Amino acid sequence: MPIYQIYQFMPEGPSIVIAKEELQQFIGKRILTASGSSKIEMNRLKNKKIIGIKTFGKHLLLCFDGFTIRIHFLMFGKYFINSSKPLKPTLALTFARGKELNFYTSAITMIEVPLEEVYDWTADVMNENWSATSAKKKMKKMPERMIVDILLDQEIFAGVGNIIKNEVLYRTKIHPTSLGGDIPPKKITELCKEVIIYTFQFLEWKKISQLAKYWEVYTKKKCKRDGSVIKKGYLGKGQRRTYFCDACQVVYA
DNA sequence: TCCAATGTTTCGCC
DNA sequence: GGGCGAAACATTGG
Repeated sequence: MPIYQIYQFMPEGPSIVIAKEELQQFIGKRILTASGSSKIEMNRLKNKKIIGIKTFGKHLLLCFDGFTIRIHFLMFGKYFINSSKPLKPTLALTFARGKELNFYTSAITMIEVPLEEVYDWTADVMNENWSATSAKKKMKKMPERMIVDILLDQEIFAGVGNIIKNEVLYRTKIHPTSLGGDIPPKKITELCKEVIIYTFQFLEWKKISQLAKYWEVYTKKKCKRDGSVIKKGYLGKGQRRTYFCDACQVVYA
């Protein structure tokens, strides 16, 4: 077992699930001290025992008796287990026997109510309660939205980030400028399926540090299907970086 | 040195 | 008060 464990990652849903798995060793452990730049009430954490760790989309949830700490890694967040770095942690927790857990560049909030009141688990693409039916229902209410914005909507596809968005659209041959309401229901069903398939593949590839190796369109220059130039644009309301092939991805209109 | 990037929240303006 | 967009947060590599 390594003494130091350092984790940096791409903070889309699968990476949060990996974090949860790596942090299992802290379940049942009591916090000795809590500090950091986060505005949460640190005293509240002292002597409290972590009773569980959950995830919702891109949220990592440290559960205590009566409240939960929500950690969001934003764009550059990272966590160090039993190690630290020369930066001010957002949240630093210490435990018995010199164990520690440090979070950097994260948005941290306290949830004071039961999680079921905050989270719609049918929206979390990595949760066992994920429901494509539920996602489709939500999509129907906003047919004018571009599919790129829908996929990044955390109330519909919690956990999906920009990489997953790009890869899933390419794999299902849906052009990113298509509007949700113009895409045929069967194609939407296929898209929902592919989101789950790719997200879990992302998880496995990420675990063996081979995620980028399997990108088919994200940051690519040439379409692997027909050799066309992969275009890059900042699409949708979100204006997020999007890679696509005009030749093989169908514009539904 | 500057810019862009796997993301979200907050603030100010109309 | 809603909608919108800019700014803020902060790190790292190209």
